[in-house]
Amino acid sequence: MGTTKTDLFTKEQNEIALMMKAIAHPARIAILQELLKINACVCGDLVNELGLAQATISQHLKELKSVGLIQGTIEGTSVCYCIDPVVWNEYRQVFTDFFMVMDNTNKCC
Amino acid sequence: MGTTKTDLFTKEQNEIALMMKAIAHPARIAILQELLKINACVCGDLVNELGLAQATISQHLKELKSVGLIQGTIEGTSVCYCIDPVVWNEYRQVFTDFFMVMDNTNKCC
DNA sequence: GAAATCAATCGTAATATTGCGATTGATGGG
DNA sequence: CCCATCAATCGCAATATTACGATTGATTTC
Repeated sequence: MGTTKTDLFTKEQNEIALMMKAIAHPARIAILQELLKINACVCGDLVNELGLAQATISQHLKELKSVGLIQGTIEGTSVCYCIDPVVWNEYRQVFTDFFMVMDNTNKCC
Repeated sequence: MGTTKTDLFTKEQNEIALMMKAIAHPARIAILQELLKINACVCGDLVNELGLAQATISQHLKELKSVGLIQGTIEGTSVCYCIDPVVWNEYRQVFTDFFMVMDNTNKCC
């Protein structure tokens, strides 16, 4: 118990869920927005910006990196993070498709 | 510990996170897709369709209802669930805005 | 009214997530 | 080489999520 029963659902359903989950945290949204704004970032800046501990932010960055949304390259002592535009656009497409299905005229109850 | 520190983030960031979280589960995605497809549904059908226990599906329906994405009206012994098109379109707009910010030409690292 | 049916709720167990202090590993400057 | 700095990782605690059996409450049917 306690684990999501992924075998009951389609590959697409599981993938969309994972994509949503990757972004479904205010800290990760803040990180993404920050990266979008200044178009490049080192982790230290994010620690100062967000107010969370360094270990916590590093963990959120790891999650975003694991789904490919961001990438980090070592830049001297610090690490430069930025959004991967290809993956970002894939996400946009998937989300757009998901919400586009709606035929909003019919409302049965 | 263990709790998300919502006070560190903007109202918008927390709201987007909650919206994503509401959908970030394959069962809830399956429910939404099913509701979109047949445009109306009773809970029993979903139990047969998804393979999860009745209590579990009822719980997922409750979560979707709590964010306003679906609404249920009592129809005899069963309950008729359907998507609220207004909230659905709000979600679409928020998600579209979130992903639209990208200026995908620049990639720093 | 009794039995049947459907969905919500309760209680509980298992697992996942969030957050942080402390440590580690790598790099640059002196 | 030694020290400072930055980010990743480890280990832990607190909380949240997921799932289900059992029960409850409402409604329909007989």
